[in-house]
Amino acid sequence: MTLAQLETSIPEARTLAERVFQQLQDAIVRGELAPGSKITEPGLSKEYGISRGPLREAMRRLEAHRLIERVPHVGARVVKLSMQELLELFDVREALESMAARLAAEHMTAAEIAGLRKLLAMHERQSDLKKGEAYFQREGDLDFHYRIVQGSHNRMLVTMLCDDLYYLVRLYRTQFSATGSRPQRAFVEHHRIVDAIEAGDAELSELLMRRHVSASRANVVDRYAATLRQTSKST
Amino acid sequence: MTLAQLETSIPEARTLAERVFQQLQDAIVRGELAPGSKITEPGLSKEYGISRGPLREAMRRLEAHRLIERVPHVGARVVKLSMQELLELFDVREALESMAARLAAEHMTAAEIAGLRKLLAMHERQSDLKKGEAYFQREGDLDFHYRIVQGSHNRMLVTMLCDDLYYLVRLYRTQFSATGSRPQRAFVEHHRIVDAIEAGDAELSELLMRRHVSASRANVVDRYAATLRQTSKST
DNA sequence: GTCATGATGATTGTCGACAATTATTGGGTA
DNA sequence: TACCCAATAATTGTCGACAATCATCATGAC
Repeated sequence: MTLAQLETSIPEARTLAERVFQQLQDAIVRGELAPGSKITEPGLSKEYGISRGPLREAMRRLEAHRLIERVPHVGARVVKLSMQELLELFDVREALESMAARLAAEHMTAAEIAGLRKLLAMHERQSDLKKGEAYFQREGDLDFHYRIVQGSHNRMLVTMLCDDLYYLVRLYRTQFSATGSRPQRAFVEHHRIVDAIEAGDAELSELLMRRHVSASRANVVDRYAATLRQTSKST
Repeated sequence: MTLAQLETSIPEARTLAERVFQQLQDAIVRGELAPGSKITEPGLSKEYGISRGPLREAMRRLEAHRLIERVPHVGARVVKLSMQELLELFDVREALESMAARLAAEHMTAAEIAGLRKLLAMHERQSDLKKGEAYFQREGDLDFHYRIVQGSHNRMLVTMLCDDLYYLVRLYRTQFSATGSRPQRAFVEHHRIVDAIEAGDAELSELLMRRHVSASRANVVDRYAATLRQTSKST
């Protein structure tokens, strides 16, 4: 089951507020609602054809997921991630995902591990077919992490990472138009992590995942520094 | 500044929804609203003298903080922590707080460290005065952890731990009527952690905090096992 | 020319009422 | 007696309107 299937298979769209919440979440993550842009209740209310009641509840949920920022009596804006906040996000991911990998090594079932292997194989086929095609690799990368977290069998961890943080991760990718690089090395690291999980080596799984996220963070820092050098040259 | 002062110094009670949210949060954490009990909108609406609109938004926030559980078209209940969920909470805390300790060792200011030392001294004085007095020790313990997290200077981490998880921790303490034991050892561990932070030793700080949370978890498991043995004997 | 001040417009916060869905209760049947 | 089904009651979801608050802009004083 892919990431998209996982999401659509949870159709908590039993109410208007839920539906518009998902629509808004999607619109923000895809960048259709510009980061930092102001969201007005009458505007969205008219656009989505619903009353302000359910809309406000949807916005409360978006606020809880850190996708919008609200100020009482003033209004709401789409979050605009700064580089500092992005690095903070990486620190949190490093802590939570390394714990997830450790727990996955202890609790993941044989079937789950087999599915993970199949996923990696699929990613590599895709990678061979279209080199440099970023989208599938990025979603695939998130898919991989998604499954490790689910493999932890820790519902609180799953909620925090899959329901909250991963939307922020995808949002960052659109806001910084990150061209998910270093794919080959990431693939190797993914394999090593699955190896450790399959061996039931909790400590190694944790260490490798920690390094994996940390390397990804370092990669982002490097690219950002390069961007800064370039812009300072051109001015 | 103590924990209580920290909380009251953030009077985000600019709106009715905010106010009733804080009141409900407090009522749940204190155990005034029985865990697992059903919350009905008309009931609370009448009790707090407000309309259902703001009340629903407050409930949305409570849901986001995992203090109540909602089912569409059915209703909401106060969360009832199971032992499994409590252990899951400890795993998450171990991951996040060890990361917080590491970052605190890197970013905490001299003034913050001095304040931490003063806090520890105060706790020990209180501990000498009234042995076994659980309340202050428990709130004091949370105070300590609170400051370490703030010392990380990672706003995302601060929000996750202080705004979300710590309310769950306090809720667990009321629901399980945990008599915060092992105070002496905890005090020693607190001192060792501050030592490591003051020395700027990030790795050691992380390791000690990890052990500290892990020991606390083990303590809970032991007490729970003891309770199980006792109940199985009496039946 | 700049800053303070008050009126205007728009947006957010709050409320009560109606519609949709679910839980409950009572009666009827096997 | 146990079970199923329909009618009723209660609760949740949604809506439109009014009040409170804030941003904007024009006016006037220094």
